[in-house]
Amino acid sequence: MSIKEQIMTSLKHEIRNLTLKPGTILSETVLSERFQLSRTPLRDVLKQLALESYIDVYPKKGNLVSYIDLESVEQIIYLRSVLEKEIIKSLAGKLALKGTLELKEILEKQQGAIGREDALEHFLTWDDAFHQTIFKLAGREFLWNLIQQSNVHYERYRRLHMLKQEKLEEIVQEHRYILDYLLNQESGRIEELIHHHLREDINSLYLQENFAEYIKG
Amino acid sequence: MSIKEQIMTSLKHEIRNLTLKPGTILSETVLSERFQLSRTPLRDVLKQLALESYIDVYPKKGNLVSYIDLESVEQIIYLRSVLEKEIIKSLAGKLALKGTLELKEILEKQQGAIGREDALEHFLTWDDAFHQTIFKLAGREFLWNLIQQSNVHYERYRRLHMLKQEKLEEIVQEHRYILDYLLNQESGRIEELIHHHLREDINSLYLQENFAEYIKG
DNA sequence: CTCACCAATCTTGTATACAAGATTTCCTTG
DNA sequence: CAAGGAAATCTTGTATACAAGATTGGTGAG
Repeated sequence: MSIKEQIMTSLKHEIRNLTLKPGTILSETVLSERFQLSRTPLRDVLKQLALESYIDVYPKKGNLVSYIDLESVEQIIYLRSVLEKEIIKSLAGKLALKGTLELKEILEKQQGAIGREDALEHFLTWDDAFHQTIFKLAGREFLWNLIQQSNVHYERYRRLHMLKQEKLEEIVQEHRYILDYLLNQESGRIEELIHHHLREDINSLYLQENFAEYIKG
Repeated sequence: MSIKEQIMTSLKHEIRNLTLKPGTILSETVLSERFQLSRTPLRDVLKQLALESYIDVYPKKGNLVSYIDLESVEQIIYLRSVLEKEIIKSLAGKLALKGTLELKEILEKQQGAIGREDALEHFLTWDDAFHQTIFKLAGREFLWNLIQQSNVHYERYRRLHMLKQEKLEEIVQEHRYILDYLLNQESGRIEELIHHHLREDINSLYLQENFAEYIKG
């Protein structure tokens, strides 16, 4: 992994987990001193961050970590909701043993993450793993990766929403329902389930009230 | 529009319409002479083209116009198929007069493009306009733009497939069916229709046999 | 004190020299 | 003649000086 990729991974991670708060200035010269690298390669990194809307570039003024765009969040949730509904239905009853075991193991690890220190970080990793594995098993990992390129806003939204522990239990339980459906096609309510699972309470005022300074105006 | 944006638009256009054939070398120095601009801003343009997979960058070797990736084509078609099916169903029977007129006008212009000189170019523009308008009317233009950022491969595939005139008539006819459904919800076969409309004959050997030199190996 | 204006100092944008790796060419050697 | 290797010449990658716009601070006039 090249030094540029390391820097990009590092910055992306810090922006996604809100260590770098929306509005933070990412000056090229400051970064070049921090990473002991000239401005040119750093500009490459910033260009990519801008294209994936991690940052907003204001020419001759500066680069700011982007504010969370709730419109983008809603659109991505809709996209995932429609797509995963279809993918899960197409996969139902056709799961091979290997895939089943893979999903069960992820579920256990996700459950195990709850309550431990640094819980949210691990929980979210396994949450992504669950959904990504479903895409993979359906031969649609390409689309998973496509969505990942545009999910900074969703990712940060999700983090702020999952600060309560009871939410985490609910999410794991919904994952269990999805796996059940994949194995037995029992639940007739799979569409509503997936809809609810991804949509969460996007329309609540929770974010606007508690994290207004992170939200795009 | 800045000079950089002009260059990028121009290069994107030439790659999409196959004026710049897959495998063509895009050297920074050659481009900098062609556009009378230094390498630095041109590298910005090439970086973006690379991120949208218009080109492949081989470090210290060169930049090549990417070969058509049929895997990417299939995945994008699946994505659009699933998404547009849902969007069209959600819009059926709820179309306002303004939207109806907009779609009808696009249909006429698309029909009118057939047979005239430079037909394919105009036809495809109105083809995109039809689908984009449907996304827009459903409040999902964000997702249309998202897909557009990853559709170089699909765009070129589509061009090679639409070289026959009878194909064009068929496409317009399918658009008429879609509009009918939006107005009357008559056809019960809307899902298969959209599926067929977008999928075309992706599994045919037409491309592999006639344009093997454009296809990713 | 307040407001206006100018200069100093930020920011990113551009041009260019140089570094380093890959390729090609051509000369040497067997 | 053929094959190997070194050097010239491509390529992109990096560092840095300079350009140009934006902001900020201070200073002087009213």
